[in-house]
Amino acid sequence: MRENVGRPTIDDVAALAGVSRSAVSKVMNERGGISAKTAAAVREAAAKLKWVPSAAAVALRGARTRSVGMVIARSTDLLAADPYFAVMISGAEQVLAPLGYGLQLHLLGDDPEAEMATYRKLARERRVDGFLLTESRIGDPRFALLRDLGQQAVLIGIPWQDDPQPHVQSAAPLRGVLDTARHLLDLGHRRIAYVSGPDDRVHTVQRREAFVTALRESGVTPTIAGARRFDSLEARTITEDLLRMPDRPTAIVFANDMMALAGMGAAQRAGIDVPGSLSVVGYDDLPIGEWHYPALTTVAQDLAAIGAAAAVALLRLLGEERPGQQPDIPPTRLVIRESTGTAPPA
Amino acid sequence: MRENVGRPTIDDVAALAGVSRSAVSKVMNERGGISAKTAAAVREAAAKLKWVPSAAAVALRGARTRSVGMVIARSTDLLAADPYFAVMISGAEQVLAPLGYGLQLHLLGDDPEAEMATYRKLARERRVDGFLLTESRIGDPRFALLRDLGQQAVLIGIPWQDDPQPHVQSAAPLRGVLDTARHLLDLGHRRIAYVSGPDDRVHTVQRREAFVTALRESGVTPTIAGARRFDSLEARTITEDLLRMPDRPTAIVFANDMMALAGMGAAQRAGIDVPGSLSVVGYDDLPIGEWHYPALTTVAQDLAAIGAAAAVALLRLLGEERPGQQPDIPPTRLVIRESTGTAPPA
DNA sequence: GTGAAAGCGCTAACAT
DNA sequence: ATGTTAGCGCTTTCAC
Repeated sequence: MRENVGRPTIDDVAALAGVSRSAVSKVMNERGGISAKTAAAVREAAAKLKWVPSAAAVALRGARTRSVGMVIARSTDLLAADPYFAVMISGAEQVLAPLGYGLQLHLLGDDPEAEMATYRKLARERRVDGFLLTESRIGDPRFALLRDLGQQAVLIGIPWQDDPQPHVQSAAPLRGVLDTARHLLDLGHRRIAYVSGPDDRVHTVQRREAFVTALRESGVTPTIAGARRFDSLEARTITEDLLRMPDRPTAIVFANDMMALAGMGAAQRAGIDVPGSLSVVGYDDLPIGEWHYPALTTVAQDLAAIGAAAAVALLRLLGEERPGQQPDIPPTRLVIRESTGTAPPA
Repeated sequence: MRENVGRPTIDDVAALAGVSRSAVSKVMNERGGISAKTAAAVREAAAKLKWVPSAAAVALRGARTRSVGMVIARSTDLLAADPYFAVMISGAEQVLAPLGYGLQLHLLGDDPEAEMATYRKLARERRVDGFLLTESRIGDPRFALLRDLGQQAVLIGIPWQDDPQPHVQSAAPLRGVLDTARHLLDLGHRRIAYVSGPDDRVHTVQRREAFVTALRESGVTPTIAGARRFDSLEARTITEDLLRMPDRPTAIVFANDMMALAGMGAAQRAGIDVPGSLSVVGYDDLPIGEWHYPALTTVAQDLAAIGAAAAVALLRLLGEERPGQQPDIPPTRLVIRESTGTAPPA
């Protein structure tokens, strides 16, 4: 019962305005049926008292917490490596905050059990109205769980196997990789390697397949190397292996920028010139890529727009009337910088 | 009134266990005074129904939301550049989650007004029990605001002007920069530049002063360049300017890794060899620094430990009895890698 | 157009 | 040791 000092309740406002509780409630929730004069008095009283409805009381009464949950299960080092989420979240925030919604964030280690338990707990405690889901997985268990829990959720990405899970994604999710293939081909590369991320991610598989297909149409078969994690150490090891091959690739495409940068570092350390002897492409367009020397050619996706779009979609599901326009998410696009160049003469 | 289907209340549990509401409450909150037999029955009933107390009801009743707030006011591009916060948050989460606490995160743009408004709103709505504060600022307005609002808060960093604001910090916050000065001196560097962050941060000023003092003791006066923001573009521009000086520095120390990497890129692009002709030092020890070529010499601080310590301290303030030991935060430490080397002959 | 009254699910003081 | 009861602050019928 700490600090209840000074905190006004709806009754204080009603008293000050000389009206009843329900009048205050109606005014503040814009439910009409109140004379302009009374409404003005109420608003003035509320402002004077700096009264804001208690979230707990509202939630208890109406089963709406105005809070959405997001649980991210990634090891700390992967989190440290990649500013991916922060941008997405800040995009979502732009939509949530104006409507009075908050974001309950849980950053777990890479522990599927704990992850599921967290969803369950948040739902059972009724701490949130719905969830934002990221990193669509093959055989994703979250959709079923959340349906079970009666929770609304919007996935950022492509649901596995056409699951009806509501989701948002870029207007042209594969354009970036397709353009990458084209770009490399145009530069004369024929021995191309693709270092893909963990195979349990839907986008990993889709991008790799799109890339392979695109090359195959030009009669080129890329070397595929799969990392078990989105991991810089693995990127380095794989790159070293690739560069030791007899017919080593003249271009390597990585699943994300961090891996690309690690791979590029490995190549440079081995005395291989980028892009002179080896071209490197990333994915995500992290700011660091632009400042690196040589600057990284990569695929950009508008993470803030994706986060915002997901928030809007979720708010719609939650019955919010003014979540704003469902924003367009720009296509992914290849950003050509310095790390790709003409294939070295055979 | 959505989805109330299936959600059991405390009364359902009481009924199933054949006891009263209060008995259930006492058992679940371990408040004693209940026979072992009854307690067992209650627990079983709760488990069977998968009952978890409604957060809203608990909050309304007891004024404890079991939720802590964190508001971060940074522009999106700075967020994108720097995985700093994610690690700190995941450290805090390790402490919060086991005690049933959640984290309400707000990622705002760099807008002081909006930032203050967010604190106010969160406090007035009673959405959180307290706050975690980051990035201690000169003349920090948050301490007063939160005291005004009757909110508990723990600052991560050093409060401005010995404000009594509760805070946590590394065991030896300046050891890293001191060791950096020593390291550079040992390598024979005498023309040293220090690219500092925005001057409104307490740590920026402290680190710079510690660095300058340490060098001065050896009769060396560093060139100071101040960036207005923690910004890669500025880092690059400043580096270019520095390298154009008649007696250009042989070593540059940056306020953080992202700036250091950007600066190193600028130097390399200008054809300057690192570390042959220029040594570079960062701060933070982001993973990328390790994979970069040359790998970045930098100061490491254990962000996860800092986040965890802050969470423990806050939980203490909130009267939690078992927030765990107040963890030690390891000293900051210099990690010497490839980007620093012997000063080139004069 | 406005007010009175009934809870939402829980905890804690008070009875028994 | 256990049960009864009175709210926490709000929204929402339902009377007036």
